[in-house]
Amino acid sequence: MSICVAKIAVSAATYSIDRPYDYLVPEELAGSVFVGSRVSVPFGRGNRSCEGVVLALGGESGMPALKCISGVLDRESVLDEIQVKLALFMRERFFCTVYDAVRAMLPAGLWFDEQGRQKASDKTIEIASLAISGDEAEALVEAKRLRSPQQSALLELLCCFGALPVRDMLVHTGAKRPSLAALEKCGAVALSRREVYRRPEIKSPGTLPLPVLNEAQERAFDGLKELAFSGKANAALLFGVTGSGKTSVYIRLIDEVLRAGKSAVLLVPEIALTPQMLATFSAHFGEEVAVLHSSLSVGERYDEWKRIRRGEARLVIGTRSAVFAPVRELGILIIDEEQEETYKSENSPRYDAREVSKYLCARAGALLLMGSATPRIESMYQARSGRYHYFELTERYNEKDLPSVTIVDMKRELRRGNGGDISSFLRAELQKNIDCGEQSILFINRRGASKLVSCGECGFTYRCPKCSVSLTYHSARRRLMCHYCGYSRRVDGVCPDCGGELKYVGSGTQHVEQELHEIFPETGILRMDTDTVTPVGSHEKLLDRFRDENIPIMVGTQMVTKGLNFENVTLVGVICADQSLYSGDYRAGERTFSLITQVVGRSGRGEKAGRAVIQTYTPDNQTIRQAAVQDYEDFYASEIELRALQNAPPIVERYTVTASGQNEEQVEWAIRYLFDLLSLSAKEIPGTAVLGPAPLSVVKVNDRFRYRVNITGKNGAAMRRAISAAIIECSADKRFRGVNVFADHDPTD
DNA sequence: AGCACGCCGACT
DNA sequence: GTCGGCGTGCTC
Repeated sequence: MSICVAKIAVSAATYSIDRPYDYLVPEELAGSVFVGSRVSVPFGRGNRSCEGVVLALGGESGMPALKCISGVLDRESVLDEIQVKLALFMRERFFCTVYDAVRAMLPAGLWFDEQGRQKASDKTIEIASLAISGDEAEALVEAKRLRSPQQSALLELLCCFGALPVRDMLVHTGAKRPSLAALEKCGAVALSRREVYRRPEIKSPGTLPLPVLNEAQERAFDGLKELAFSGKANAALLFGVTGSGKTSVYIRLIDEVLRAGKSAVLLVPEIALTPQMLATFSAHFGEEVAVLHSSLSVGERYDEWKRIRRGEARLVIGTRSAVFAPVRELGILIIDEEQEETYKSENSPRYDAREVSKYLCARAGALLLMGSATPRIESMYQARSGRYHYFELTERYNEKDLPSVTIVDMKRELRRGNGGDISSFLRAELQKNIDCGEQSILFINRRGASKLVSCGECGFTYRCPKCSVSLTYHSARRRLMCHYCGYSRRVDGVCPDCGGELKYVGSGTQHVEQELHEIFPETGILRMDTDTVTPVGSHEKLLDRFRDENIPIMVGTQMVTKGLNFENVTLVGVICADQSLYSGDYRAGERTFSLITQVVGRSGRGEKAGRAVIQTYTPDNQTIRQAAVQDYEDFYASEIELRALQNAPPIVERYTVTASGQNEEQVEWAIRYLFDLLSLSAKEIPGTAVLGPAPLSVVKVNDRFRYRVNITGKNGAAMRRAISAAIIECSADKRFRGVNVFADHDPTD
């Protein structure tokens, strides 16, 4: 047998030294090392043992002397060939190590603790089965009836079922363990263990027939189906106005793909907000559905991963990380609400599930389908330039009209002496709904809509000791909290500075709730914000209450905008539409348009027509006007012009390089150095600009100061090479010890 | 990052 | 002599 060389990505390598390392496969491991499986290898001068993943096998090595793989960690590979390539792609694209990418791809249960034990094990249950013939068993049931009734009962049960889980048998018969042991001892019963899956619960309304499509849906479905089965990789954008029935199209497409023996993945922004959707899919596809999201236990996640890998579940529904599900033969990957920012990871590896999806579909020859009522400008740009196929659903299902939208000028309201949050128009509309027993939802578009505590006399406010932000008060925990680092502390009785009285400045939602109580003292009001929904599951409970108790008004933040489908809601109000317009980054318009569209879409979902009221201090703002009449077309036209003017994506690509560290001066030096390095490289790449450096809007988090430069240009690959080189050079520089440097593709903040 | 190697000063 | 301080460079 010839000597075999393995190319391995090692866990101990940092970004600057991360490359495939060559190792010898020792003869005794020759049959048990596979591409995509994990091994342990010695690394570095001290031959520290670390984990590695095999990227390739066979071939030659240019190295004079190679070390040997010291052991295998998996019995079979845990990544398929496409995923191995994906890990390399992620290093290039997201500036992480290959092993960082691998870590993101595998479920936590597959990793090892300090003792080298795997964190989740295969769960098994004990099974008892009949070890003698049915006739013999029946005879034995009779023989034992008097002297050992428990044994007799157990045996009788097995006569009916052949084999059963031991636990169930004991519960059913009331028999105790020794009786079963006796049966085993006399050879009548055999005990064995069977693997079972820990599965998350899905509320399913039974089974459902395939949805019947209307003409527009049918057209989109036909076109998309053709793309899915063309044998080539394709990407498509499905623009579907709120309520146009995108989900029905998804279901029909998934059904086709599954029936062709392939797999499907459906990514959603957040599972907690889509229980209805989950129930629908489970009603259509039953056991084929696997669910992956962050609130599963380690064991559940691991078992869903196994079911997918074994081909037992072929439809994966999940959030961002579900894009790494080990599906066999991917046929279609759908990204629902593709504009949502949750598809981008905010910590390392800073991957974007949409980019990962694109790569996977291209490799697997699958169809990538992005669906949205308000697509990202980037996606529509790709569609317009012919790089994505394009389909649209422009009518609401059942030809229902969009809600009638009224824009209210809050400046005029102020001049007329109403300084509150509720305009007289909105007030009258709410009154109408209360009178006829219909429900209303009010949305507060306010950042930092949380409670602050400050001193009424000296103006003192509590600040986080580790971050440059104020602490916010959480009434559920009765403590002050920092959103960035999790620090919490109790509140003093009086101002710690001057002894003055402390004021609790209510959140935006509380304010509005208060005002509503004053206007409608008799009316039930439900408030939903981070302050009221801290415990897990309370979000759903509040929504159930809203529906079941027919509470007239619900007030809330972001979370009331997503996917709610209440038939009796006929009025929605946006308290102040302006807030999200001025966040300072180039996506503000897009976010506002999307937000207003989603809020408006919550109204009039049932039989009755819906209304929407948008309150604003800038009633002439173009984006607000476009959103009010749901004119995406017009919005896109003006926005793309603006992007060209600002030299912002999608006209150019944008990357950021961030330095962080405890010593602010040192971080400033490092970012300056990075700026110089990047500016120098940018000269070689036509059309590339380097901007900054500047502190992040929250400059200190967890005692680390953060500064950033922006790089924009058209040549993404060349820019990435320059960025990678700059990161490596800066982290090798002794002057910047303790400074962490990382790059990101077009981050949100 | 983490570890060995080496070159230098201080002390048994 | 030789112990240990940290600076330097490499990791298949």
